[in-house]
Amino acid sequence: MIPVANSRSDSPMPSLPQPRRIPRQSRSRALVEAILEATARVLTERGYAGTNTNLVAERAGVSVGSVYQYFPNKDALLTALHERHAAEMHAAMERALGSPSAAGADTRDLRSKLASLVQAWLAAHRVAPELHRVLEKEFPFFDAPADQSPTDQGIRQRIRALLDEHRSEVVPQDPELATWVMVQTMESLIHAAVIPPGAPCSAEAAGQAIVDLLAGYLCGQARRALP
Amino acid sequence: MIPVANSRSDSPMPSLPQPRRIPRQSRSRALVEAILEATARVLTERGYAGTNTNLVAERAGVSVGSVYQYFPNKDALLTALHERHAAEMHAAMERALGSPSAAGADTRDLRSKLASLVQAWLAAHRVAPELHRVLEKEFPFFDAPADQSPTDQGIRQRIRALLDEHRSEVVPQDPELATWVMVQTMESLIHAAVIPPGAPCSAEAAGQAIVDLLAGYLCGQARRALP
Amino acid sequence: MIPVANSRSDSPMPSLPQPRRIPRQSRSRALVEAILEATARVLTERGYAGTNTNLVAERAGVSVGSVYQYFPNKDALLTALHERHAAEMHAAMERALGSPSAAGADTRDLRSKLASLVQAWLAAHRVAPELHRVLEKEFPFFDAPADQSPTDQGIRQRIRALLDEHRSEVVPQDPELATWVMVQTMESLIHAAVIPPGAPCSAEAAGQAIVDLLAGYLCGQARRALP
Amino acid sequence: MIPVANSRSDSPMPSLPQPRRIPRQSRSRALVEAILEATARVLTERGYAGTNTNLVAERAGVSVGSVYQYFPNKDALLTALHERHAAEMHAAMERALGSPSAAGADTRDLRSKLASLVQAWLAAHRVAPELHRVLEKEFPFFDAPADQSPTDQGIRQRIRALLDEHRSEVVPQDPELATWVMVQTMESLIHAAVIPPGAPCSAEAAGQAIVDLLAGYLCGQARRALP
DNA sequence: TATGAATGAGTATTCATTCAT
DNA sequence: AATGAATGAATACTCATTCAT
Repeated sequence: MIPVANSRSDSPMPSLPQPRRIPRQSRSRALVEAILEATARVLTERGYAGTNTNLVAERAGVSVGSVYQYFPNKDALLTALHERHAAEMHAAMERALGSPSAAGADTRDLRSKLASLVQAWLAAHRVAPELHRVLEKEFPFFDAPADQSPTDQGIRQRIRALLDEHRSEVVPQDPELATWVMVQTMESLIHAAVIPPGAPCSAEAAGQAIVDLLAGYLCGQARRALP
Repeated sequence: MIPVANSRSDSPMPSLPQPRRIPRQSRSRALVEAILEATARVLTERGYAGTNTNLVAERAGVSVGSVYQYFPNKDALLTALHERHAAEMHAAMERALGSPSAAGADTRDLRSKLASLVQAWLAAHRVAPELHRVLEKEFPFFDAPADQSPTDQGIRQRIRALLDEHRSEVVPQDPELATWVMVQTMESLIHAAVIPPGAPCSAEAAGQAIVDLLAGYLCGQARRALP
Repeated sequence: MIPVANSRSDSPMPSLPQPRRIPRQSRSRALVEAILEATARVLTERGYAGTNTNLVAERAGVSVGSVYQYFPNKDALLTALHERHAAEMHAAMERALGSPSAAGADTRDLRSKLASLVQAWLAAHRVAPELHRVLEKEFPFFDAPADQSPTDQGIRQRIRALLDEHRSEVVPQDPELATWVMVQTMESLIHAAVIPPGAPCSAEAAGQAIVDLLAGYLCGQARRALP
Repeated sequence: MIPVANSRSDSPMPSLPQPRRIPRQSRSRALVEAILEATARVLTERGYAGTNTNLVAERAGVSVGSVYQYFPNKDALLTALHERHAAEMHAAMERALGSPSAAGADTRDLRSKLASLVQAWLAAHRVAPELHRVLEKEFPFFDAPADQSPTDQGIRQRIRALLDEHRSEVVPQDPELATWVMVQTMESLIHAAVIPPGAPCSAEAAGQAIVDLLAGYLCGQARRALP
């Protein structure tokens, strides 16, 4: 699914400046980028049903053939877009929480970290809410929706790690279950908050509510005392 | 959207055999029923993309023309199915909570009612989880997704009424926001719990977690003391 | 093609008031009339492609079945409309020229009669030009377009008779050919004059030109001296 | 409407073999040609109602998709056919009358030129009278029938120019009106003469009659003295 | 590699016509 | 006679995908 730019990698001379490959590679990259960008635009403008590969190619300034050089089929475009979105979320999470390995580096309590994460994700979604709407709501399931993408898995694991770090603060016994609740809740409520018609309040208030909801469940601390 | 079988209904004498009208009416009804049933089956088996009106007609044992006699277009089939689902949920809610007007009739606390509701909805969804998956996840948005169907609105209002009834127990200040959080959370978590791969635990445990999550948020009571 | 109202005609008692039949017959007639009226309206509003029997029935306030009771198929509706139009033209012609049998009754010269005829037909066409446009321009040919309807034949014959009456004034030798020229010319130019965008002048001026054209051909008299 | 084969045409060196482009261009051209040819055949055989794009494609030995690559919709096929016909008539007219700019080149009188034109058009129509019948009689009007195609306009203008050239011979005062009469008359009578059942005489005689008709109107000269 | 012309299976929808009531 | 629900063949048009150049 994930396009592997047909690069004949592993050249015999790794130390040299790689005279040909870099240009080629970057050209491929630019192509893939242009195609995905066009896909996002078309998807945003016309929805899933209105999106077709020929149009995407045209918008990307490329021929259809080139699209198929990098993506095996239409759905791969969407998958890649989804993947890219997941990667952005992953990056935003890393920025908000720090890496799990750097233990002790972040001494805030769970609730504070939750707040950071919700904040970061809300911000990331506000960039192109319409695109996310299509991605999340109109994206037909595929044959194997069961196991999500590696990146989605990564997000799940990072959250699981977060809960583990704060084991002492977490009330629910089953960490798997708690992780599931947290992932599902964040995903759906953040989307619901950002996608029109959205929450009946400001994004900040909605974010606050999401934090309250999760903190209440995880820490048995329903609502932080107002400062 | 909802097909109104051209029936001259509601005769004043329910005890008599109603020679002509009932057959016709029931025939229309049966047709609509068969069509929706077939739609559900096809949708379940082949997903949104694989569903087409000709196949639905064939599966329903009617002609395409008949499908179009009762439904203006393909999406109307899905809308009707969605509506029917919403109606079932509404009914399940009424059964679980009683009517809001019968004040004082139900003296249980908010958390108990939440538990009943979650229980009822989980049960209702376990009947045809695959269908619900398609309905919720693959259903493309329409032109006016902003305000949901009247039935969806009814559900929202009933929940709002529930929170109002228990005003004294509810911690969050903004009732609109609280309603929004509750509706979104229930919808997404119940679906996530039922649709494969589902929650990493039994449906009961998942239900319990959902109740904990909401009760914690609403009542500031994270977790009921174990009995 | 022409609907023969299923009347069991020739009752044994022609002198009696015919208790049942008259109502029935007039009812049939009214029905046929309503259907044709509806056809004309629909045809005018939506053109040939947009006209369908179900819509015609609805507009006529009748069931489709009834339409098929009186007209064997869709094209029969158009044929009947065409026939009706031809009959109107025939009548207008009779009024303008008088009956051919009443020889000597009309002592005007050929040109004067031509002028009357053109005048009468132009007037008749100005009533519903849009309908005529559809009837003449959008009306697909049928299997047997070769020989026109009896009424069309009648018109041809009356014109032939007119030329015969004025044999002495008519220059062209071949009366068949002269008739053909006259019929074709009148038909096409009158339609062209009336149907938008029509002639680049008033209908009167166009009528005058048509008379000039025909009189010039038939009588060798290109243009009447201005009075 | 007219398909513009996406060709980068007109290389600067017409004498060279033009290795790549010509093949492509000519392939497109051949395709368009084949499609139009097939359309004409189908139209002739089955009439407008019986003509459908799939059949046209099949007859042309191409896929439906290719038809839609070059023609936006079904009606465009007919429009193109009509346009082609108009172009042929235009060319025939040029051949018969010479270019209007080459003043003095053609010293014949108006009647002679009329005769040439009628002759040329009759000949051009005798090639595929059935096709012309469909094209002229069954061709449904479109949204903008008001102003005809540029080619049709060209024909109108050339005739207007002809009348202007012979201003001194022309009797009718209003040149616009005279042009209108001439165009309408030629069009309808030539078609009527050629399309079965046609005129009640030879095409030559019919042509003669058309010339008489028009010359009588335009020149006040009803009939040329027999030689 | 890139191109984009060509393919053709697939699909929503229409509508003339029938026939049981 | 009248009804109008049911039929289903027919059809315009789309678009993912391929492959010769």
